[in-house]
Amino acid sequence: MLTIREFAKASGFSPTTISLVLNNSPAGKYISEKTKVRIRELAEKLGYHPNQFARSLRSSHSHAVAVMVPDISDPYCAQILLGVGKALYRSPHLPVLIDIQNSRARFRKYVATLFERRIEGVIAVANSLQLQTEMLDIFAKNRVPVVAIGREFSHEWISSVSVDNKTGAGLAIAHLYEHGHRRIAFIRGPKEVVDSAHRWRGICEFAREVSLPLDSKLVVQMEGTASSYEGGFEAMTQLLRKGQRFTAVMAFDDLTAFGAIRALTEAGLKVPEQCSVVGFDDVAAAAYYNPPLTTVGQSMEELGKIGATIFLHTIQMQQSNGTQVEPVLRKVKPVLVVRGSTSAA
Amino acid sequence: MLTIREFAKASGFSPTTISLVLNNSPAGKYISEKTKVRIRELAEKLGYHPNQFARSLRSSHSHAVAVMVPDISDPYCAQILLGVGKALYRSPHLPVLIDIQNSRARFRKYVATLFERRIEGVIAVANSLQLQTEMLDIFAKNRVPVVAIGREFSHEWISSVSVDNKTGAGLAIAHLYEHGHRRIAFIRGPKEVVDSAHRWRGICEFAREVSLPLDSKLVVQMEGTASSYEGGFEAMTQLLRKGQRFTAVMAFDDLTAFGAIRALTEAGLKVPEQCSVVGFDDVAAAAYYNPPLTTVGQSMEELGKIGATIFLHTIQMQQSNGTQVEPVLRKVKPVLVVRGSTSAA
DNA sequence: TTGTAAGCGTTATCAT
DNA sequence: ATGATAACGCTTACAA
Repeated sequence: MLTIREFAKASGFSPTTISLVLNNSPAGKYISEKTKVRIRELAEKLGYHPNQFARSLRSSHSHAVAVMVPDISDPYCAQILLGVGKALYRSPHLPVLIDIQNSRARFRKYVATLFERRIEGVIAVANSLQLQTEMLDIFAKNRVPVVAIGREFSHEWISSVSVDNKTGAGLAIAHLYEHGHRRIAFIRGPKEVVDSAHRWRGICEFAREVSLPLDSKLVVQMEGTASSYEGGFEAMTQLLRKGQRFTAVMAFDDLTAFGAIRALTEAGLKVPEQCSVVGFDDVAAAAYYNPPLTTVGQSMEELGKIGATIFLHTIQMQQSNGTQVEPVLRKVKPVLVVRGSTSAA
Repeated sequence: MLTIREFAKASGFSPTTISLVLNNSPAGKYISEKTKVRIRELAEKLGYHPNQFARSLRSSHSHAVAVMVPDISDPYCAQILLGVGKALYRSPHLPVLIDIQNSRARFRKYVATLFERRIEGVIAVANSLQLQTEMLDIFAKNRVPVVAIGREFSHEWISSVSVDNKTGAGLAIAHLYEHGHRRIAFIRGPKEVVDSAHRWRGICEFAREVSLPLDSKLVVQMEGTASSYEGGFEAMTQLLRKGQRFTAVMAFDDLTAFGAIRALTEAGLKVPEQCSVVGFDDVAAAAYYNPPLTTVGQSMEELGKIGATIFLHTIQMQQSNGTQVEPVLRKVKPVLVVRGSTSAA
């Protein structure tokens, strides 16, 4: 690997000139255009790549951002990563993916790694409760800006972007109501997942508005700490066993909805003809399901983009003003995506 | 952020001692255990994190590996990343996720970034043809070890891990055959995807062995450059329109199978009662599908783990021997995963 | 325009 | 067990 001095020797220019040109330094404004072009050409041709370690050491800028996810194989996270990546792409910042694998131990190990690498910010997917607020404190305390994605935070230092769960749940139930459904069953999310409560509130509010009675016999509470296909299957099986009549189901999220549809199908009930089903999230598989799932989309990609943008703003403020920046709190509007799993009652 | 000298002042030990202890240097063997413990305690307490840039500059070890994927939001990639992450976790290497987004421009930009960051290796998910062999050459030429995952390579410098597509396809068709299916339809993958040909060869070989005639009227070739849900849907619609009888379908992969099942369902045919369907890959959604999909699993996580392990071996060899290392070529045995989408003819 | 030299934080070598 | 010092490659102020 070429050093700037070797490159200087080989090209006949001085290290100073090379550095000025390659960094577009203001001090280099009197260097002739010809020289600049020549230097860039030669750098390309000889394969000179300035050593980032030396650069960072000198400038104390790492241009690295940690992007932290509870589980990389979760499509919800993947979509967010996509958005974060796109937003960061045009910036000088390199995302460092940190996959916590829902493990405290991993998190702790990575904290050290990140400080050693002088990370300039943390963008954390925080939908899972595994990632406690206190865990992110350590970054905020060290003046590393933190943006949480997917959980409604209110924290002295931490910014956040999340979907408006209440409105989303409202959209879903309104859709069913408008299609004539009156006996609607609900599969509530696990208590440990913050979104559950917000979504339930949206449902209650809509029900009150249109004076739709919520029959507690049609409500099932999922157990466990995470939503899942199996959970949805179980919940629906339970509902069917009770023998209650209903023409539609609102599942906590898409995976739950998949499980529910599967249970309905096995029981010989056709979706949507005999029972409509709505999900939440709009994971990629929702569009491919059999039948394609009507759901509330929260554009994870958008969440990611917004999160990254907040980070970029924050870091820019911090570096120009030098002041601690107020955290930003954003809520994204959800969108109803109508597909084949719902029909008129 | 504390420097080693500040930490030395604050702790009363010398920078030398601190460095020796924190790095477990052999030269530090005569330092008392008590001192060692004390220094580690204080480092923790005062939050001393050695600056990696300085360290890397000095040692010319970045401990960074590029993990390159064509598209982070593809679950196939996500599963591989999971495996890579797990294997790398216990090593000193930090994965740097590079999401190419199927774009040449992005690839080129990242190449520069990676050289600047003195990446020590590249682990690339290469199932998509977007990632050409020649593109990876630039790393290999600069003595950066490259491991390709998901494509059978034979290259002078590049190692690779991939599933044995031929055997996999053989497993799938054998499963159908053993369940009494004789009129089997095939949805062949796009010509641009390398796997397609290998899988087809497995099918032909099995058919020859058991003297099963392959009726060309039951074979559809997918168009386009990638497999997809829509492609499967189209292909199946085409098959049905021809009016040919068949009791089972082998789809190119899981997404294709989902599309095919959807088309069958819409045509009023029950899966698996009236038509069995087999996929390939075993993406996460396969287990959740309606009905759950019988498929050939290729454990992407395993592929990732193996890929990362090959990298770790290679880099270790390279650093101890200093010699160029022979590339490793590994094929992973696929596994038949029987679920609900297939039954006896 | 270019050369010189200091300094970023760490580690390694020597001498103490 | 420690202190002094050089070196890793780059940027930048200053001098030429």
